[in-house]
Amino acid sequence: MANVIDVLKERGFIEQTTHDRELRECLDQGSVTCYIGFDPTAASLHIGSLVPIMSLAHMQRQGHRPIALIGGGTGMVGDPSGKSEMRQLLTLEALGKNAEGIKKQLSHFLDFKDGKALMLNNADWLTELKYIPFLRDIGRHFSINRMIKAESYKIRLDSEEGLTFIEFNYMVLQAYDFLELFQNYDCQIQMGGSDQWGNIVAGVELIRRVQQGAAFGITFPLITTSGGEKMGKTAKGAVWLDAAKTSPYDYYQYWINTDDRDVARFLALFTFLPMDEIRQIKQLSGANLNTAKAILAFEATRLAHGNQAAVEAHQAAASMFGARQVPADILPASTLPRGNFGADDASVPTSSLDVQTLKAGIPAFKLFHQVGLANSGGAARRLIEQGGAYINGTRVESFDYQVSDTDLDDTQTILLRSGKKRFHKIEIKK
RNA sequence: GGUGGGGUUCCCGAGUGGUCAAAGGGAACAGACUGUAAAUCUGUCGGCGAAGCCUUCGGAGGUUCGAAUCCUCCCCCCACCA
Repeated sequence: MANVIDVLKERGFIEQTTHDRELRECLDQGSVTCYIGFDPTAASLHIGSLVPIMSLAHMQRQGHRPIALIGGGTGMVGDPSGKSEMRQLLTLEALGKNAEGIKKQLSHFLDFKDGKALMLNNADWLTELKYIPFLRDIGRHFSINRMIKAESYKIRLDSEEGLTFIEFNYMVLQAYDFLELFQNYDCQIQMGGSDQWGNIVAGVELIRRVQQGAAFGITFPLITTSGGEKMGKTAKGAVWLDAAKTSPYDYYQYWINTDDRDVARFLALFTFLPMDEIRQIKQLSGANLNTAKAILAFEATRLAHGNQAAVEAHQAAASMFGARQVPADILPASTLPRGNFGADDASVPTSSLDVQTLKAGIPAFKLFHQVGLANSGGAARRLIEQGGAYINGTRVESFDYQVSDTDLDDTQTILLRSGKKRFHKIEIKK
């Protein structure tokens, strides 16, 4: 079996590692346990966490044992790494609730059956710590002189806001986590974003000092889009993995709007499609490249939301934007339906209107505002005045056009569209 | 605790009595061009069924015909000193 380092490296997951050679040897010798920490700052993970999640999944596929560590304890402290301001501290209850949601999502990507992957919460040991013994046993291994030179503190040390003592402790706690996992779960590798390098190295060194043990660190590059944006950030906020916060339809749409330049890179990072197929798509251009995006969107949606939801999102897209055949020779390993399938718009955002209201007629701008395609009546007026509003595919000519039951199409729905990409379906409530 | 500097519309940031719904930039949205991409050009970008009205410049009061701009008190942030 290939060394997982090669797999990860080939797919673009690795920024740097500690002890390169030893690490490889360690992984060649059999199943190794590795961990990544997840901050329970929200009840859902978002696309920004996908790189860590996928890397754990790759670990598992290569026969290693991943641990997802929920930062229930460290979440009460707040990691200052690379952050320009102090994070809001969360209560214990909020953190517990968030951990629940995260657990659910991770299980889509990792198999937790039979201890093949573990989910732990560092609150279990961190909240039990006694201050003085901790300082004496752990704190003594940390040099302030070194810590203040760490990149992770640099921004804050140089900033106007400064660094508080509680945040300064974060690195020590994270290092302690690693030691704890090393001692109790035989965990030898910690992975994380490149901003975690300092924290990870601190853990590696602590283990070497306290236990004379072999521990390693791997960091991921910060993935940005070619447009220079962070992954998963849109004007409306983060793209969540929770279907209740970001619908599978919107999730699919996020991926299909990927920049041309990012398609191959993202296929490697965010799908499990074989690399030799992914390399092929670098040759593609124009409309064919666009179909590769459909596959990226489909595969990514399938991983996060399951096959059914992915098929629906794909069909809805076909129904809204026009069905396009995906040639069989593009990324053949993908299970995306390539033949003719009924265009089905089931997963398009929908709301309902009762018959009376519709019969009476409702001004177009009000309707667009109501369903959320415009943020205010004024915005809706502007949208229409600028020719960006459509009903059933026809441009709305005046903002006070009365929408009524005569606008129902043969499926008894009205399809509203704002600009090129935003759709909303109206159904009739009888 | 002392001294000084700040808090402006989604973000950055101008504005120091009327010409301010508030310059400029970014983001965002729409149009054209396209491939649900990028780039570019154009337009829009507080709310309200137009004119006009209403709400906004950390908070509360006050001066004034008129305040983001002046005064008072309060809250918050930052720097230096302690």
